[in-house]
Amino acid sequence: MWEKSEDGVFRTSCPVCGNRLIGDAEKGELVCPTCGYVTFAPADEGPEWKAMDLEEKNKRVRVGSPTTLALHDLGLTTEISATMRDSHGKYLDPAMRASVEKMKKWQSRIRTISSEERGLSNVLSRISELCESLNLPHNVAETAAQIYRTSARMKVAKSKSILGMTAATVYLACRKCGVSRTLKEVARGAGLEKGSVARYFRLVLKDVEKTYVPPPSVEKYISKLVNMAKIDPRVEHLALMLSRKTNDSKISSGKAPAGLAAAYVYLSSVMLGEHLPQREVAEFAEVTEVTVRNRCREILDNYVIRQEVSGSD
DNA sequence: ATGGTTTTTACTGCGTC
DNA sequence: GACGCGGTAAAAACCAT
Repeated sequence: MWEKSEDGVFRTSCPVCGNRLIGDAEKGELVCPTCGYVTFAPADEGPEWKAMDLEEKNKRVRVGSPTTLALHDLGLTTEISATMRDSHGKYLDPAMRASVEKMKKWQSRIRTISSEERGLSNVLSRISELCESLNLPHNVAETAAQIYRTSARMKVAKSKSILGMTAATVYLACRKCGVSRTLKEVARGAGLEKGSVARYFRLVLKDVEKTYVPPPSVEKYISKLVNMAKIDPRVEHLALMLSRKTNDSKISSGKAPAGLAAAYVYLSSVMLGEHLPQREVAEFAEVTEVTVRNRCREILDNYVIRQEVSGSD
């Protein structure tokens, strides 16, 4: 799945739109140039040190798998071996053996002993499941896990619906990571009503994440829309340009970004002779045709769009 | 709870293929 | 006639207060 070219750049395809992801192996970040999907390069890919020379290369060996916030114990455990030998391979004497047996028993009891821990591991696995079914990158799952941890620590999650909390944390994680998934999509993935997820989301936003996290920009929505609907990239280019030239509070304030994005895509498709039906654009943006029309009207009322005929564009 | 704003629902009329 | 498009009124949803 992962290819690494000589220049140290990872390449793979975007799970959202299928386009090539490009990124920097050292930063460990992969970005989709079209829809803005961000993920991380696999952390297990070799030693984490960059060897300066051969000697150093031999010295630096990485041990263990990477820690992850998505497991309740961060993926860090120590097993007491069942072989009953010491570190030199010799068998243990009976007294030692008995005490090791005791320790093993206690270790297994302690591992997920408290109800909080058990609840945490339950929710974290649900978060992972939800992220998986929504095709979200790992960093979103990690962020969601992080959010849930702090909310659990602050007792915000106390006596709340587990499903509602997972959906809310995943949605917040999407926004923090700049991955454009709507509340609707996350709610649908969790099999919940949009309204109830919104309630939990506000709760988490108020009590856990104190600073306001802006929703994805109109441009993100445009890219997503274009990729989902498999529209000509030229349309995307023009739509992005239009949105940048006309990003005015007059037409954008208070409006659903998805509707605005749909309008830009629709206008661009008309201008380029593609002429996608409003119906289709609206459907992919999950808004109504009426909304698309209203946004279009507002854009056209406030701006004069003239087509410039030039060789490059 | 409430009021202002935005979105949706539902319906109509127009032009074109 | 079916389809895409533009518009409107009223209901519903949303959001800040």
